[in-house]
Amino acid sequence: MHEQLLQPINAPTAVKIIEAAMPLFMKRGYTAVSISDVIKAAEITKPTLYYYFSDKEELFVQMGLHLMVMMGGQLQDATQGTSTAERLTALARVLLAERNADMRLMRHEMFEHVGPANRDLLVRAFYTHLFAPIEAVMTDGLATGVLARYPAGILSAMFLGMSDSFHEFGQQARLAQWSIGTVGHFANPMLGAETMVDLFLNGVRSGS
Amino acid sequence: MHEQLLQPINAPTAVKIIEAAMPLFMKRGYTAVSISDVIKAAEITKPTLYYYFSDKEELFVQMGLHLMVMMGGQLQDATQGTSTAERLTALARVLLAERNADMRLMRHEMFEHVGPANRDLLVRAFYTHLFAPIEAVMTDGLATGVLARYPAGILSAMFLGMSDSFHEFGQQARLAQWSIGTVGHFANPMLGAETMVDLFLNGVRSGS
DNA sequence: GTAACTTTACCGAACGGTAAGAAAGATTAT
DNA sequence: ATAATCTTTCTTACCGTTCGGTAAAGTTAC
Repeated sequence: MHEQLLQPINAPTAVKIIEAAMPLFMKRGYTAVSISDVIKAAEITKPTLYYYFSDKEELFVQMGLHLMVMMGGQLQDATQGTSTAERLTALARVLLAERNADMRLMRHEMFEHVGPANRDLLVRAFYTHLFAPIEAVMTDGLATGVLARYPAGILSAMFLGMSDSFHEFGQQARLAQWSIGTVGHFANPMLGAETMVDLFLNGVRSGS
Repeated sequence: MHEQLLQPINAPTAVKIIEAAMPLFMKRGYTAVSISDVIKAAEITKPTLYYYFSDKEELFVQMGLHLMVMMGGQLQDATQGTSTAERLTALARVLLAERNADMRLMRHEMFEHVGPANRDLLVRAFYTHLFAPIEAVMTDGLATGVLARYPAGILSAMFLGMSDSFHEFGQQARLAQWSIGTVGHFANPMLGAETMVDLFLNGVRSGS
């Protein structure tokens, strides 16, 4: 049971379960998704799920690890650009991609509904796969003099946080609901990766 | 039942229930909090809760309205500053206050677990009490030439989003868990209201 | 045969919600 | 003044359903 946690899932049925569970957990959260929902989506039966995962929490943790490794690979690719601004834009594009999950919700759920041991696993994965690539770009940006004023760790946290916000406000489905005030009037492109990097680098003060 | 939705809660027991439910819902989310949890925290019994609220969703909605009116009052006060930067810092201080809720989670839960009619109520309250005061400061900042480059609605959404990020990363309890990489090394003050406004206005590019 | 995998059928506990009525103070009738 | 009535507020006891999880018996592939 426990050593299974540390090695990758290879059984095709287990992968099928994880990939069926991912959009559910990421949209509705941990408790709102029942095991029944997952087995319906994965088109299996309950004991099959419990053959591969010891309980609901382990399924969630494995799903989280799967997700972070996936996104981590994309982030790694995004650091290949030549300039810092280019790399940041590529990173932002990955973080804002529609199919990529809301990492803010993931962080909340893993701190709220996952036990200490598994939480530690997820936190480490978050750092290794998501945070570290971003931090590397920031460190390089500071070294080459493009960035300044804050240490790489803080810059990375800010960048990730901003991407969470842009990710949320950029979802059309939700923007449609938002159409009471001014927020509803703007279109998607203004909340894209370029805008985010622009805000990150230059701020919004007049004349910058 | 329905007209009760639009008028304020005045019965002391109902207020007690709402105030007991607020920290629970805001920490664990809608589905993870059971009615039993709420009645234990409020020190009442279940039918008493159902005497004041028709179902779990209405309790959540009333709690959300209560929360937004509270925070809205504080935001309104924060717009009294003289300069735009001062007003923004005061707004940020309200949004980052520890006792104030994670509005990001609130938004997620109200879109995910609340029916259309009640969702509309909450969205309107969000706009009226939280968004509008911020937008007013942005509009003024644009008019006086302090801000530029984006319309007030987008600036407000960006500002709110940034505050969500700072709010999350600024929570000590969670930062303690975060201590694997560089993120764990920085202390609270660097994620305060002043830093947030600095990033918002000036960005992080070298020489700004 | 046997090992890996998947099924039908079921469990106790917790869930959201309710029926029926007791306790309490205010209002009214005598 | 006091007994009876009424409305508001809150309780004990319970409902059907869904929850996460399991025992045990197939089914399939080597």
